[in-house]
Parts: sequence; C-alpha cells; structure tokens
Amino acid sequence: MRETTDGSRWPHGTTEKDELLLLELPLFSGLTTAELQSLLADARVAVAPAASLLFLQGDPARHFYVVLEGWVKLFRTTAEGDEAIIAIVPQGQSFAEAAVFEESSYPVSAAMVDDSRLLCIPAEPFLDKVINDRRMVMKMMASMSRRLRQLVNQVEDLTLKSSVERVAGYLAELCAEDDGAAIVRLPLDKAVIAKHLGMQPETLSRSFARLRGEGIIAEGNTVRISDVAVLRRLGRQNGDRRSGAA
Amino acid sequence: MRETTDGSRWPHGTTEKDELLLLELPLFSGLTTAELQSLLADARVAVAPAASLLFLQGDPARHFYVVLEGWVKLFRTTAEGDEAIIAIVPQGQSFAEAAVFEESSYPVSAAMVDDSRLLCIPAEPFLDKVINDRRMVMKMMASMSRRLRQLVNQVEDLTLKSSVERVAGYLAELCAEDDGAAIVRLPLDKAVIAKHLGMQPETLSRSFARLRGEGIIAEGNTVRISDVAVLRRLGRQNGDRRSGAA
DNA sequence: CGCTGTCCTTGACCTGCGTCAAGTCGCGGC
DNA sequence: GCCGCGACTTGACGCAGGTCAAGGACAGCG
Repeated sequence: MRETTDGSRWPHGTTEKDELLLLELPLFSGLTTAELQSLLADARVAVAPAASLLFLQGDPARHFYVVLEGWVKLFRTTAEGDEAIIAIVPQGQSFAEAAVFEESSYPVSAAMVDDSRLLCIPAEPFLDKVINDRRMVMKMMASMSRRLRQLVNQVEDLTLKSSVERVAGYLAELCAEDDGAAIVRLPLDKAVIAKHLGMQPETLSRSFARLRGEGIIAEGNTVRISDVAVLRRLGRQNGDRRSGAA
Repeated sequence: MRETTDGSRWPHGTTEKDELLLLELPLFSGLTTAELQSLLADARVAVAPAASLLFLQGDPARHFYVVLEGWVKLFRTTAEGDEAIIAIVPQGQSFAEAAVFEESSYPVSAAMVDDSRLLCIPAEPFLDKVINDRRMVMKMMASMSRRLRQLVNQVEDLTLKSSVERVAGYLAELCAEDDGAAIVRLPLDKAVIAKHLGMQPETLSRSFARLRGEGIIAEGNTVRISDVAVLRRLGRQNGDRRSGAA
C-alpha cells in the first residue's frame, strides 16, 4: 500500500506511525530499521472490528501480535459465560510471544475491545530468525519477565485488596503525576475495566461513588482527581510494597 | 562433605539423590553430568529451618534456587500482615530464575514452609555460562512460560471460582487418577493450603465440610475420595476448558 | 421530535466469605 | 498422668460484593 522512503520492505499496510511504534517496542528496540524489516518480512497487518475474536484458548499458537491501534483483551470464559480478563493490551505492546515461543497453544482467548489494527507475525519464520540472535532472545525473556510480574501483581490485588482499592490503584496507574490534581481519560468502557479488575460493572460504579468522597470525580469517561497522592494511598491501602519497578 | 564416585565436583553438601533430582529438573534435563557440574560450580547447598526467610520482595536477585528437600512459599504481605501466597514450590523445582535473569529484584518474598534444603545458585557466574548456550536459554524460557500459565490459571480461579471449587481443583491436582477412588495426602498444613488458594483457614475447613457430602472425606492430612471424577467435575464447575497441558 | 438501543448508575436483596470466639483433638514435655 | 500448645473445626455474625431490576443519560435514526 504505502512505499517507505528507502523504497523497501515494511509489512504491507503499515503506516509511518506504525513503523516508529515498532522500532520503539521493547521487543524490538535497539534494532536498526533494516534488521527489523527483515525480522518482520513475513508479518502482515490485520484490521479487526470491535468485539471480534482473534483466537481462542487452546488454539495452536501460530502467530504473535503487536497492537498497532486499539485495544485487545486476553481472557478466559466459563461455560456459563462469565469471563476473567487476564490482560488488556494497549497500542504499542505485543502479546502471545510466550505461547509462540513454546510452540504450544494459546493459554487464553483474545478479542478486540475497539476497532483495531494488529501486526500479525507468523511464529515459525520469526523464531527461526530470532533463535540465534542473543539480543532478541534476551528481549523475549525480558518481555516474559514483565508479564510474570504483572500477573503476580494481579494475583496479589485479587487476594488482598478490596474493589475500591483496586479501582484506586488502576486510576493511579493511569496518571503520570505523583501528586496534585489531575484529569484522566478512561481508555475503555467501564464494563471492560470492571472485568479487568475482577469485579462486576455495578461494583465498579459503586467504587467510583465511594471515591467521590475522596475528591475523585468520574463524569463519563473522564475522571477529575483533586489529589493523586490520595489515590495512591488508597491504592496501596493494603500496603503493598510495590516499587516503581516491581 | 560427600565424594562422588567419579571423584568430582558436585556442590558441597549434595547427596546422590539430589544429583539425580538435579539431572531431571526441567531446567537441566538433557545435560550430561559433567555439563551440569560445571554449570553448578559456584552453587552451594543451604539448609533452612521451617518458617525461615530466604529473601524479601525487593531484595536484589543475586541467586536462584532449587528445592532439594521441603517446600518453599513465594508470597507477598501487606502492612497489616495479610499474606498472598503466589506459589508453593515443591521439591525438585527451581524458582526465581526469571528475577535472576532480569538482573533486577525479587518480585515476591520467599520463606520455608518445612525444614528444607536448597541448592543456591549465584546469578552472575550462572548467567555468564548460560547466556551463550542456546539449549539453556530455551529451557529458561520454557520454565518462565510454565510459570506464566500457572499464574494465568491462578488469576482465573480467583476471579471465577468459589472457594469450594478451588479446593476441589486443588485436590484433583493432587491425585494422579482420573476417576475411581483415591487417597491423597495433603503435603502441607491446612493453613498454608488455604492461603495458597486465596482463602482463610476457616473457609478451607468449611469447604472440606461441604465436600463431605460428595464423598470426599478429610481426616487429618489424608483425604479419602470415593470418586475422583466427581472432584474433577466440581473443580471445573465454572467450566474452565483447561486441558491437561494448559 | 420521539423511538430504541447502549452504557451507566442506583436501589433492594441475598450470599459467600471474612472475622471473632469458643471449642476439640492430638502431641510433646515434665 | 496432667498441662499447655498448636492445628483444626464449628458457630454466630457482619459486610463486601454479586444479582436482579428499575431507571437515567445520551446517541443514532426514523
């Protein structure tokens, strides 16, 4: 579709913005344009409407993905239709690398939360190229480590924190500031956020209501916070020692 | 302490049983005795009494470990003293490889559940040796993948299953049989199992009480199960599609 | 303009699980 | 033997959060 200035080989359908995004992806950072292009030689861009399924838990892991635009949720569902959202992947992050590396099947299902564009990278040619490249292998391990820590946090939150505390923690993550006032835009529907935090939409609503007393006011999908420090205190309520890094 | 028959270099304090265990560890399987010995040149055996601390969340990750004997719990605690057990590591498994690889700090604390013996492997020399060895790097990634899946399961269980269902699932894991009668020995104190399943000891007790109606009878730390199939059905109650592999 | 649908909030109710407080049982020490 | 202690169970009670149902706000669309 688009021709790059150096007249070469980005996957069909990528925009200039995509290319910048890819070069800054933790998994790919430090690679030259040429290296990355060769790594992605077999990749292609997929456009997917909101709510469409990407893969199901148990499917053989033949691709991994980078979110170029939109949001993807990784989840499990019960026979009764309840769902546990394991992660919500934002623009500029990759997912399912671990499954691909394992050459096994996806441990979760994946669906679009928004209309999205994904870079879809076939497992085999990618692994063949990567497996002999120390830098790339290290990056894959780093990426898996990050996911591990995320999941550990999630387990801790689910076992030790109340719903209000989890909401506070989530909001705190969303704002860069450490204290003072702030305004945050919720990037997702409240129903999705609720499931992501392991609660029902009604409970999220009530949590927001209770936070109102603390100077945290949600109107639509913008949240005005009179003091971020208060938020962080609430989110740490059940004193996790989570540092910036952990 | 012990001299190996080939007159060589197992870490000080290992027994013959330990050596067999190490050679069969997923992380080390496929290595020759000589290769493994060189890999573990800097390792040493540590003996630790029940309840002793190994490291705290946030400590710099300078070692990783193999459980030679006993059980180790990985956990987080709140300021109020509540604890979330992230994992319980049995004999013959390694832990904290990911933290070591990252050259960062431990994301959880670790303590002995029983009197234990650990193989304690210093990060740096190990990484130096491993990092150029494709096989070893692959094994480390495989090991991290396994942990990832475990944690995903844990998140799912915590959000979707009731306490009785989690207990049933835990018991089901403990018995090898797929159906028919079975007798299981609980390897841990009930208080520890409870925390591991994200509940209070009282709730575990009551869960056992409710399972009694299903032909599952706990007396002390042995559990008699009249039909394992029943157990598995209960554990899957909220229909997770978890296959044997996932 | 009202119709309909989606998203969100609120209320009323119920229940699962945590909490607190007694027990009971078994075990080691003396 | 008796005592004390730690592990476990049981009961009573309260509350957080799930469930069900009824709206309100808002957008798209006739």
